[in-house]
Amino acid sequence: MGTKERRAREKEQLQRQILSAARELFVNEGYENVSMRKIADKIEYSPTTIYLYFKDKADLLDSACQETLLDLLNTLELLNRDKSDPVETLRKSGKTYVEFGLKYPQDYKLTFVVRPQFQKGLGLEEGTVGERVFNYLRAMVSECIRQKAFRQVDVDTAGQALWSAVHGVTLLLIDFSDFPWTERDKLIDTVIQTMIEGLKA
Amino acid sequence: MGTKERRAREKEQLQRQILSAARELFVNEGYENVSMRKIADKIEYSPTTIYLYFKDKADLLDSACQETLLDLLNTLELLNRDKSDPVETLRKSGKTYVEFGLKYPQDYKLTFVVRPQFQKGLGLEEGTVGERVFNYLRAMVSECIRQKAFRQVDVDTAGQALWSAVHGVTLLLIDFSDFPWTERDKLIDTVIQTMIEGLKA
DNA sequence: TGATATACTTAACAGTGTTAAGTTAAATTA
DNA sequence: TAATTTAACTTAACACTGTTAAGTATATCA
Repeated sequence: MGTKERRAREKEQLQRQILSAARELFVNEGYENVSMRKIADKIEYSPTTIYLYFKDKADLLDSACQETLLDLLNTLELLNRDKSDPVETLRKSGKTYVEFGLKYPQDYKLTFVVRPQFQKGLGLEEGTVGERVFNYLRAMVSECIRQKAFRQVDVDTAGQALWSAVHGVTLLLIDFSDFPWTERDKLIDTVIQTMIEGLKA
Repeated sequence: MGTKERRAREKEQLQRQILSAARELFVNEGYENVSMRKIADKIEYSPTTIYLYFKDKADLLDSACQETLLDLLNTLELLNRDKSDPVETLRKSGKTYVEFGLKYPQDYKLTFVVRPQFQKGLGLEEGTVGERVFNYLRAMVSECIRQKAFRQVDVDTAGQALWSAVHGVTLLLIDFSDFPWTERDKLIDTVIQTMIEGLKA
């Protein structure tokens, strides 16, 4: 009787295998330069098999980005947050966010730049991983205001502004890697620290 | 004797015609969705003719981005700068920068996100338009520090941090256009104002 | 064992960027 | 003016792309 379950398990495994191959190729060669045939070659199946597991190439990208967002969320939640110093926690989170983006630059661009282009409604809606990441940020800003470390600004606006700043520095460092930036960590710290200073009471 | 010059003029005109058609298509349909054949159709020449005027599709993109950067530089230089209030000038410039990006979102992404992917060394080197745009920013920050409106921060770091912030908010608003942002102008102003506050003495 | 459903593949379509070779017309030279 | 060279442009083709319809085995079930 277990045969049915075995088959289901095997299907799931193949789906994971496809996704993992696709993600690796996307990351190493860029979404545009990866063809369905390349992915198929890697997993040693025919190209059309992929369509039995994923709707199309964009769906494959979408699933890969989901994974990236989960990774990012995990990384952020691993931080030991000091309840008594929410500003420091926020600073550390910002730093971790940027470092995540720089450690997996292709993943980051796939998730935050390439994907929105291919699928207008990105995963920031209710229940998505993207929403959870954003809520994480919101909660921290909220705590800073509650403890009166920040002045009485609108939580959403402040959160979005902070996100803008870290997103911006991450992308600039990724995209213009040969630009004569000042020392990388100094720039990142300055961006985060300046935003925090600007929000302080 | 003028025939030679006439021919040269005609060539130049066709080159401009190709570029203008390409840019319009890039902007309206996205770089990836524009084929050489589509451009050729628009100008009523065969696709291969384009290759007599541009090396390849990336070269076409590159030329289009050059134009965008020039536009941006012009827009910035049209601002009437109040020498006695460099901070206000900086604020206005930031706002203008973001608004330019939002007015021509495809151009902006083409120039600052897509292009670097296709041509690693973007036009920020000496003599390029990109460098001039960045110098513009540098000069303003420098003036703020000189007049002691900003504290004694490193000019380059501060400039790059400011650029990060405006770049970030521009891209987020472009890419996640259906995200429930707080009022658009409020967000933009907050990003710029917060950075400026954070840099103040 | 024979029917059915599942998993996968083959072949094809319409499109892509790009190049080599071919064509036509204009400019130059004799 | 006639022959030759040069310039501008096109045709045809190559090797790719994402995707689909139809076909083929193989394993499961009655």
